[in-house]
Amino acid sequence: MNEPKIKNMEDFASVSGISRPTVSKYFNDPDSVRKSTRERIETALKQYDYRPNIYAINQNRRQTKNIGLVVPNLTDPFFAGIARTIEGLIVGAGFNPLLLSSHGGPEQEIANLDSLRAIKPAGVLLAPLGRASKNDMVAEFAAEVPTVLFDANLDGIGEAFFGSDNSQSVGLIVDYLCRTGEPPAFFEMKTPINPNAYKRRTAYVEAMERLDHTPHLVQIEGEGWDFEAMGFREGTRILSDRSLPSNTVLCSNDRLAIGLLSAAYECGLRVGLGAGSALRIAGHDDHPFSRYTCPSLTTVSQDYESIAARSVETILGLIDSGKRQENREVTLFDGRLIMRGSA
Amino acid sequence: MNEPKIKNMEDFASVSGISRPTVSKYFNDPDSVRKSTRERIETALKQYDYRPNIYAINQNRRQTKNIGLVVPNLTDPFFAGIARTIEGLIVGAGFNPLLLSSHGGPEQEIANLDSLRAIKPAGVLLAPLGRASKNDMVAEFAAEVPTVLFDANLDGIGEAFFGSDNSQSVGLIVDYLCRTGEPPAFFEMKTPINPNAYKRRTAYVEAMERLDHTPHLVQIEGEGWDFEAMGFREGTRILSDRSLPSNTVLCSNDRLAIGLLSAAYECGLRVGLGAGSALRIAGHDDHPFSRYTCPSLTTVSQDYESIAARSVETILGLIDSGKRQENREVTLFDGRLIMRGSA
DNA sequence: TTTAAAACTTAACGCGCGTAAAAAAAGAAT
DNA sequence: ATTCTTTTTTTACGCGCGTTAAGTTTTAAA
Repeated sequence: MNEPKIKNMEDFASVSGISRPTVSKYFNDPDSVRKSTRERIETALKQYDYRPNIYAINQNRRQTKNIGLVVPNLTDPFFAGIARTIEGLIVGAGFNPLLLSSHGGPEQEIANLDSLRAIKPAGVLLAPLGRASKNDMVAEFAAEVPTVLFDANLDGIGEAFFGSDNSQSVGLIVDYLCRTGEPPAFFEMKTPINPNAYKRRTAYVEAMERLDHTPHLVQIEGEGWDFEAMGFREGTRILSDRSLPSNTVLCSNDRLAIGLLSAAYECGLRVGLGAGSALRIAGHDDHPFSRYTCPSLTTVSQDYESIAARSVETILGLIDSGKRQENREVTLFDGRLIMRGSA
Repeated sequence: MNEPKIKNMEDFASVSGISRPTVSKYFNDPDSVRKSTRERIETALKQYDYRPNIYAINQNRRQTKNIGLVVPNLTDPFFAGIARTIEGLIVGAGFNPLLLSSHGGPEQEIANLDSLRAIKPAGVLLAPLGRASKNDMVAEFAAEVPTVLFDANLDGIGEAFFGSDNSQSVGLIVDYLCRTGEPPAFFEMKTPINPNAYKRRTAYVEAMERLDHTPHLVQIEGEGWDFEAMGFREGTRILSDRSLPSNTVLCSNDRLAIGLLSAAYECGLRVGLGAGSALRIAGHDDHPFSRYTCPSLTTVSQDYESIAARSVETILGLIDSGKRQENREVTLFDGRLIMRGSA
């Protein structure tokens, strides 16, 4: 074929028989040109499969179509899952998601925000590390770029926050555990990374007191994101110590519970709510694997679909309006009790 | 302060007292300018924190500094882990990784390659879906952009492939299982997504025959990536059927094993290599969670650090030389036996 | 000190596209 | 057919930087 090589919009415009400014208009919004024009362009498009140079576009547009998506740790399937959901919503809205993981480290989180600055995103969805975040640097970023937080809240940073109502969800499972057996002790990290962990601790204490039970916090040592390892190590210690104040343990999150479950197994303790069981263990988050632990893990699921949907809606609204939120919105979604074998 | 606002390299060049072409040279390679010049630029850099517009850079450079990284499924912690390792190596080499997940679907895989085309990456690292991949479209992409495959091989596509030697790794664990108890049956999907699964099946049969045992394939129905669910569902069926040809089961991958382990637990079967156990279960991959199953899972770990390192090395070499590989390299790395409680 | 090499400055072009203004053409309404 | 409105064309500039060529200065070597 003697089809000319299409190197740029100029070339494409000439083979399509439409002027370049109109072609440009088409690519920015196909509906902004007359139907007959649109059809001629699309016919040419099939024949030559030209696509505009994204770098030239972004250099000249006031706003890019990029939306940054930063999660604390992609190796945690919980975040991988929510990231996937959010990505889908962003693509559906005609934007381009850029997924970055902070790998559990505040330096990486800042580095991620820095890379995002370089691509001049129209908006950013950020699930911050929490306590470990360098909050002032995050705040600085959020002042430059429209930013919506999800999963973990940082006071006053970003245009909005969407997350789970830990008070409700923890209250729910504490209530359930108390109704079905001994009141639970609370198994958690002494110095958690995540602000949600603190909220859950408080929620546990309040729920126990509301039910006239004495709260028992089992606080374990350990840093970082290797929750299963910490749950296992400290769980083994505590179980062999027989220092647990209750035969029921509510873990601050499922990953700690998975570690504890493993520890209990190795200690020869039968876990479950049945008669022959020595221990009940519950978690929080409905981690993708909690369905397949032995026994399967009773837990609370977060409404991450709503969190994802509202976060995306909000950032799209901000981008669309070009304004900043007049007052910061904080919306918390309820958790759902997932009753399984472990408690 | 009456510091002028720096909008572009021109402005920055003037405040730093260096000409723009030299500043440009500096940003492309700080070592390409004289030390005194470098210092003057870096001094100005601290004061004004200017950064070159990445879109303008990429529009004009012959090659971008982007390297695409496509994995089949980020919700699988195995791939999340290897992606993280690869990302680190890419950043370390001064390139910019772009992580995309195909979410288990061939359409998404093609869509990912299409998005990558738009950003004109210098090279791409691709862990293809395998059987489900639209191979001709992947091949077409690899012909346009230097591409290295890892994890799963597609014959003849890409400049090189790095993965595991399934024959070695499966041979290893079959040998171990035969030495320590009954020869294993092989638990797998009837029509696996991944080419590795076929290699493992063959490797199992060969290893069994080498040891003068009759191979038994237990092939389960099921589509998609929800391996745990399939392992659990079909495992439950098979265990209650008592149709297993051996008390030892080698699973094609850890995620199937996790499902099967869960099924065995719910059937009240004790899993392990000790006396009181009814069943031995082993896996393959050393999935991050296999350490915490109950009992912990005996498996084979893939040398994913070597796979990551060699893949990155190779793509960087290709980018650096600007050439294509004269003959396609295929390198397989050995697995390591991980003896745990389940077998 | 001379000399050559290395690094720099100046000037200018091009990359591919967004976008604006004025003129022309096409379509719709009378 | 005329008029008005909408859309397209023509022309032109600008975005921020890579890059080249020619001339100038600095540095290192002889």
